[in-house]
Amino acid sequence: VPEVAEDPERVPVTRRATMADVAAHAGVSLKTVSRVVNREPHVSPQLAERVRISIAALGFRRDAGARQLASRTTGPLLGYVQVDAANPFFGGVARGLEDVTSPQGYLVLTGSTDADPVREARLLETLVEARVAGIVVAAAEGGDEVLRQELTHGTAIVLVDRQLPGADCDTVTSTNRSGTTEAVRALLTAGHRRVAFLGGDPAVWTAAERRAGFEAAVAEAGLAEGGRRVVDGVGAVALADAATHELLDGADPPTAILAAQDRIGLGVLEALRARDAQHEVALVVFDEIPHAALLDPPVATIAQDPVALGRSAGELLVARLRGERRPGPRTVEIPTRFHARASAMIAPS
Amino acid sequence: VPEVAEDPERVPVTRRATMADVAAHAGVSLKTVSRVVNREPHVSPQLAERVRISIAALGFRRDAGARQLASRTTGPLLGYVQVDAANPFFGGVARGLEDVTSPQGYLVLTGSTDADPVREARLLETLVEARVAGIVVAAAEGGDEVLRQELTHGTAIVLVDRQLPGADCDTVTSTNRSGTTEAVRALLTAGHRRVAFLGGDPAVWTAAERRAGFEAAVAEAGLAEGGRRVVDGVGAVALADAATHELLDGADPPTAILAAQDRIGLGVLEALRARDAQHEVALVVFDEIPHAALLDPPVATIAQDPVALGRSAGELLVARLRGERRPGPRTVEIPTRFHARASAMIAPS
DNA sequence: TTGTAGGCGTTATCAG
DNA sequence: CTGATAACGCCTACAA
Repeated sequence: VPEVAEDPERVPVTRRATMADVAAHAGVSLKTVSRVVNREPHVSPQLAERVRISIAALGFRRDAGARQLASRTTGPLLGYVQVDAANPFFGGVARGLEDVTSPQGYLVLTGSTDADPVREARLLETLVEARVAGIVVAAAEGGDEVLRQELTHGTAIVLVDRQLPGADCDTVTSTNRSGTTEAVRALLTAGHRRVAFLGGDPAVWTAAERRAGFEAAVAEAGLAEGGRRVVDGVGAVALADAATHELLDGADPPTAILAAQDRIGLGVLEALRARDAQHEVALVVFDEIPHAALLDPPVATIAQDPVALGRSAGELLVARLRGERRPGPRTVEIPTRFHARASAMIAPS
Repeated sequence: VPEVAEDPERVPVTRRATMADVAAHAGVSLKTVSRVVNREPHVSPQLAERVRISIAALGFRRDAGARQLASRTTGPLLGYVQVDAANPFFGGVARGLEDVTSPQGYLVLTGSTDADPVREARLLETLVEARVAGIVVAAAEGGDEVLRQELTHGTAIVLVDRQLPGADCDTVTSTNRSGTTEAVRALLTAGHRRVAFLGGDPAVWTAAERRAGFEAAVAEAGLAEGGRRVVDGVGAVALADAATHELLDGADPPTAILAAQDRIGLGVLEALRARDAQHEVALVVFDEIPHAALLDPPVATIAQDPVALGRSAGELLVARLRGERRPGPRTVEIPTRFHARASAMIAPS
């Protein structure tokens, strides 16, 4: 049973001029105004001009809601559900989405969920009530059930950076797995024999993928069991900081660390600087760290391309809305770029 | 004469269940369904339950457009016009705005203008047509005329990080001027006697304010004319890079540089590193630079608080919508925080 | 080229 | 407690 949305503070709308007002002002029929507003042909220039003057004088603005109601078409609205607008990753996705869809006249309704499934559900509901043409979801956490329900009721949804197993739903992700594998391979090639993986919550799909990519690389290289350390669930700066100290204080400390998120990377960096061990451990971070090359020490990164993710999602969504889509869900992987800042990869002799 | 918006790709809407459908399914009248959906009292529990079951079975979602049309109140929509969703500053503002307004049930319609007045105008028009309750504008460039027009037609608008002289319109900005003055004072106190200001386009209000703040500080300190360098219009990394080289190659090179934007700061940083002069020039950057303390060299910053800006704008907007506002425009200044990373301020002896 | 009638899905008003 | 009916602003059809 679906929840019913909370009622927002409903404010009386300030009276705006309607087509009827414009028609009266210009001394024409309502339909003529409609024709002018919608640039339909078959209006004499004189009438059109009179109407335009009245429109300007009255500050008339067509009501999108009424228009949509009457025409039985979707409005120019798309939805975008994200975890946090202040996070540059999600902002980049938003940007890519707008890049692709705004030339087609779409506007994007955006909301942040803070990774809270309840807020996500509320957001989705409001979006559906607003009769958006389609929704892009870049929220990492639960709420699969709600998504599945909307899907079955015909809402066009594209997922970004998240999977929804078994659903008929287009998906765009980064190459979490292969990108990580590639970076770890580079570390091994550079001579590292003791490599640690610091990951986030393995229940999150992207975290699991990155870890799997790490495992694959160390397995294919036949790295000795003791050379392979995996620490999960340290997806916060303080946790990663502590975990790093523990690793380096222990026996056989790793010579290289792969941090599976930017915040983990920052935590590792802090620990290294605190120990003055910046140049004893190679650090690779998944996720773009701004100005990674200017940091001390420089950090190697596995950079995602959020704008490309957003663009791809937008293209998929628009294609689907146009009915251009072939049946069956499509999955697009946007490649990550591995930036091996040379000095960040050096293995101790 | 206002422009009429482009028509987007209008897609036929997929048929959704209506209240009438639910009423038929549940064997009650339309009005009873309406009562249940809107949590109105005076419905017997049995009927309410039957209706709820039908709602779930049919996947009914109330149509916000029709609702708004009939009720003559604004919907739960707010507009947010920004320059670029991928820019963490604007993302932060969006975040603050959502923080304040979403507990009240509002959703934020967001669009990026890329600092293009035409896109800004189109965006505003679409927002007004969507009958948003109010709009927050954080777009730095022109388009004042369009804003004034919407204002006169009764649209509630709050400006962020931008002024609209003479308009009855609430405004939220950072302390661009006093924040800069404070930082330059600190440089002077640290012993610097030759300080340069690298600024962006002085036609932009924030850029002019920051420059004025610089001028005020050097004037009050009675800094010798030769010790005060101002270079405007270098609001891009490459330009700032070149300007820095030029300053340092000239006679009496500055011992401290104030970069009025993050991109200018990055350009200066690049130049300093290229010359291996990281520790010969103190660098202060207006705008948050991520991990400024971890950079080589560490950079002092005059940090804005975009989330606070957004929050303040949201509060102002909601208050205005509720009619709680006292007459006359209100202007709020959010303080910047000066982070004098110690090692970044040292003056040469 | 112009205008008229009807209906879209919801809420408000007023009867039962 | 429950239910008809008339708006709301606009668009699609169909006349004139």
